[in-house]
Amino acid sequence: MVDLAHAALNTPAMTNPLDQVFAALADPTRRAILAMLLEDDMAVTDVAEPFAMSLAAISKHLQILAEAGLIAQEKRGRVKWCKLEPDALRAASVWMQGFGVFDPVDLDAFERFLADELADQAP
Amino acid sequence: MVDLAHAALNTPAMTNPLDQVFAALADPTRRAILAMLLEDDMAVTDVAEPFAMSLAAISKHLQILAEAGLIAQEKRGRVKWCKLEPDALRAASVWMQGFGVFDPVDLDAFERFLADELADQAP
DNA sequence: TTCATATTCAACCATATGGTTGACCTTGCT
DNA sequence: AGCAAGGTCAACCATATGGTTGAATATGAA
Repeated sequence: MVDLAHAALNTPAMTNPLDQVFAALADPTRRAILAMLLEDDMAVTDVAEPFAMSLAAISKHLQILAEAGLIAQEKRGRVKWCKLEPDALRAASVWMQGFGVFDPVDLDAFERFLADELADQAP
Repeated sequence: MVDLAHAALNTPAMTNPLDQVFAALADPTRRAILAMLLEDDMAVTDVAEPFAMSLAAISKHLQILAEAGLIAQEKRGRVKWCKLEPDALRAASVWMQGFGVFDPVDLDAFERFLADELADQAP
């Protein structure tokens, strides 16, 4: 039987990508940003516009989203464009699908995810 | 057009349930606990057993999972039983579905795959 | 060159998070 | 009654998180 508890434990060296994805999604500002990017790619300043917080704060949120792989950022001229990167979301959704709450299922993504997660277990 | 940024903003009075669900899922210990509960309902002490941390710490994790609605706890005698409560997960999955990241795939194959993965390997 | 725009950096602050330990209640066993 | 087992509580600690402000770094425009 798979020892799921130990399988999901972290060593100091590695950080499970799911940690970052779910942590990124846990903030309502960041979820709102993702929803905005669903409609269109946007520059950092435009992303920040509807929020009642500083541009620097939004810039940090975008970095967190980027490190989680949820968005990609590309600098063109002095403008940095942000676009949705759904692959990271897919990994998270696949983890959830393990609990049988979904109708649609992506087996390929699940296999990739499982391979990754099993690969970097603690010795 | 719906103002998604403002729509997702929080007032002090309300806390979006998705905040709690995703925050709960962001911790690898808690994800491992959920995976364990997928196999069977468990008492708090038994949940704690495979982890290298105190019972009190696990007790806190379980409270967080319960407050997020991801598990239910029922006390019978002096034992508190924990069981998976997939509805909260479903809410999170619905949010994710909004991003259209789900490729429809063969559910039977997925279940066979999951069964194989869980079938072998002793701790 | 000079100025404005777009974005990040650095330092700082308050609060949240994840863990510890030891004391504390309940409940069951004998 | 008396003791052990199952869990939680409270106080505490270190670090992470989410925000601020002001200075710094490109890049584009005049």
